[in-house]
Amino acid sequence: MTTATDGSEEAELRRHILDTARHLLVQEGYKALSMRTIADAIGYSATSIYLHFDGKDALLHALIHEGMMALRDRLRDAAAQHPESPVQRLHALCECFVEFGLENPEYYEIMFQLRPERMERYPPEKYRAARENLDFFARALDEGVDQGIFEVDDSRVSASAVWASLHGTVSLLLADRVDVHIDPDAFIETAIRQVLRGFQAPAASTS
Amino acid sequence: MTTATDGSEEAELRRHILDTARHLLVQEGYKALSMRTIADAIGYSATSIYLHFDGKDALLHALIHEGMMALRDRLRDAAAQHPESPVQRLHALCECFVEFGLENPEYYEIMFQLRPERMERYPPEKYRAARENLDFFARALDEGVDQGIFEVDDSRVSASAVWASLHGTVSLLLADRVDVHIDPDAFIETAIRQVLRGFQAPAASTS
Amino acid sequence: MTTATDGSEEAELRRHILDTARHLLVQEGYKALSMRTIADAIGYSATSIYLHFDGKDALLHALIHEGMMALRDRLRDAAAQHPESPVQRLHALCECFVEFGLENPEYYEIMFQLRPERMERYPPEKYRAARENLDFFARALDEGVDQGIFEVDDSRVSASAVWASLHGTVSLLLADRVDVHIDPDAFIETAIRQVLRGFQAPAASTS
Amino acid sequence: MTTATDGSEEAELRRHILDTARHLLVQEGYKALSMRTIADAIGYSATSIYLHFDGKDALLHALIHEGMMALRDRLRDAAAQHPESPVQRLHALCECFVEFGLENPEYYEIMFQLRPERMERYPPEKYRAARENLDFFARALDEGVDQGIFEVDDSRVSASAVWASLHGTVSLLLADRVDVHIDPDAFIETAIRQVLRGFQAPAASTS
DNA sequence: GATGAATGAGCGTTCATTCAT
DNA sequence: AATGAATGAACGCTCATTCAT
Repeated sequence: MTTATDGSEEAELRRHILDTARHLLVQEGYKALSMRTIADAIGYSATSIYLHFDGKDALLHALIHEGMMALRDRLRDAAAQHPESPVQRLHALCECFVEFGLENPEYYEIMFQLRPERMERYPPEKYRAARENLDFFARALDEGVDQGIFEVDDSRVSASAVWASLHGTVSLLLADRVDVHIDPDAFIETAIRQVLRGFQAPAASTS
Repeated sequence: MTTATDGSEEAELRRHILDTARHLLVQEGYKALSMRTIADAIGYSATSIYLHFDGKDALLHALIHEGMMALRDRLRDAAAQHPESPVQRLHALCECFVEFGLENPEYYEIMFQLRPERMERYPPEKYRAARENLDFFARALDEGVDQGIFEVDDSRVSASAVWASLHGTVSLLLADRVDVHIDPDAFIETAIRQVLRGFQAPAASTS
Repeated sequence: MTTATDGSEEAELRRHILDTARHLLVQEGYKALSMRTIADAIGYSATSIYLHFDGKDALLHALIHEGMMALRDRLRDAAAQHPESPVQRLHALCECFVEFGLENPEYYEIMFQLRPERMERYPPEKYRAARENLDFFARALDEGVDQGIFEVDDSRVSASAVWASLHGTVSLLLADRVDVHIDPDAFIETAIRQVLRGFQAPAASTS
Repeated sequence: MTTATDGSEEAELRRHILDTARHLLVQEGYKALSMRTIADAIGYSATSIYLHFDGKDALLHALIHEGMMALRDRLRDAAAQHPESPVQRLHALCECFVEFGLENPEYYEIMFQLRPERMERYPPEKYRAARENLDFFARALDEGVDQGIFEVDDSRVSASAVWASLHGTVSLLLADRVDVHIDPDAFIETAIRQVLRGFQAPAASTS
């Protein structure tokens, strides 16, 4: 209940709303996330939410932003643990991303799966956090290239491709779309391994 | 059991409904796909749909199933064009999947992105089509391994990983989550290339 | 209850809705006229109203249109009773208008007092009925001019001025804005008399 | 009783509220006049307004009262400029009234068009101002009768009729209910001219 | 004197679904 | 086989008002 570390009374309910919304989102699905359900869940009237957020969009934006920041913090930590080896760092970043997605499915859906039509007015400046997250991957690739370990055309494009692979991995797992006969951990490990191998500069030249 | 092949009049309207629903879905989007919309479009009353489908969910399931079959057909064609070279075949399969996703975004959404809670009663037997689709990739990998071109532990797990990469690629593109500065085609090409390179046996040369 | 003379079942509820809406309008005021209140009053669900009207605006438009037609019919009758004398006809038209307004305050408010901002999409073709109503007055004036009884510059402008006087008279009475010490009938009679005297060609020229 | 003339701080904010409310009313329209809007505009909390007014109704009553006083002042000025000629004075009064209405449309709405049920508790003593406004017209008529220029039965009834004509004129113009083909100025001029001609004693010459 | 927090009632509208016919 | 009539539940949101502080 008292998850908020910020002691100000005003911010407390705001936190409560955000936390509840996030939980409802993953437990009941996006369609079930209405101002009323949130209000009911926190035991306040629907009107009260409007004291803290301009509307449903603003609430979702706040959620997305929180998620982006949380992810950024974790990626930064992961990157910091392998300052020397781009390979190890990239590996850690991949694992970190997947872990984050699986541990925070509630964030994940609105962060990466919500169709833009439903969220048209997301303030572009907040996308900066998203871009920053991509940069962790791009930098690792760049350094790998510098050290002759990776072979990459455009590091930002390749970083996006890495991101796509990881996103697909998380996405399928969350949506329960992976064949039941496949062990999730093996699936994740394989996905990450292949991502890494996709960049390795071949020892032997191919042409 | 006799889902669609018998020529009875009953099946005819069922087809009509499905075709119309698919059209609406693709052209107007998932949100616009309501029973009333479909009914209006086919010129029948909304009630009539219930004579042929248990409800909206069942209709969606049927649509998903159709989509899976359509995708399967396309993948089969793509695979058939490269019976000898597993590498080229895998490449074609990847391109085929991405194309399918981008050409049928709304279709794609209900096939792979709809949260499971919205389709609780999706009959598991229908997942067979989905599994079959995965098999195209797995077989290509298996043959590549046989020919010493690919290096893979478990072909079904790896096929799932390939699928995850492709799904992530399509997903991010459809959700407009790829950085605007990145060219979509370069992004797709890079993603597919990395997938392929992820399997290459170190010593193998492709030409 | 069974005010409708049209026997079709479908039209019956439509009539019921219109009648109820009209009554609620005058008894509870425009602000109190919501889809829900109407629905409650007729004992149906709010949704049912949408089976007969596209929305609240369409409902109001129908009400306005009905009122315009009813007024037109009455004006036509009044005019027909004095085909020869423009003066008597004009007098009858004035009395008819005021009577209509006082007898149908429910129609009157939405017909003449609703601010356009609240009803932006009123189909212009329906204003034709309103214009036709004005024409009864304009024709009487024209004929009076022909017969040398009236002195008028532009008959349509003058007809509008007549209409304004009558509208003001009805309006103040309905809004209870006439001094309590003033007898309503005397007020009406005086208003109409002055309107008529305003057109009389002076027996002696004034310049 | 001590409504607005004492200089206490309490009265100052009351003034501020009224002025702001009037501004908002005139500029944004009646619908946009909410307690929150007013509060935001004055930089106080919405709650504060309740320290100075019993509620929104009371605030509206005060606004109406102010409007009546403002109109009275303008009518008084107009009357004062023609102390000798009742005809010219009546003419000036008419023009003044119409001008006031057209210049302050939203003001006009709450003063003369708000349905009584919305202002049940409007204190009757405040209607005095409204009655005073009528007296300007009645006095002009009385003097005209004394001078043999006007022919009038009951000057207060006739004044009410004049008022009705003017009110109708303003009303139709504000509600945009005058045929688009009719020039507003010609319409106003004609309306006023007819009002005046309605009183002229048959033999009287005006120049 | 002033406020922030909170609320209940209400708005127009959409939707999937049911049922008697 | 097909339908028109009807509905309950829900949606995001706004408003005037209250009350403890």
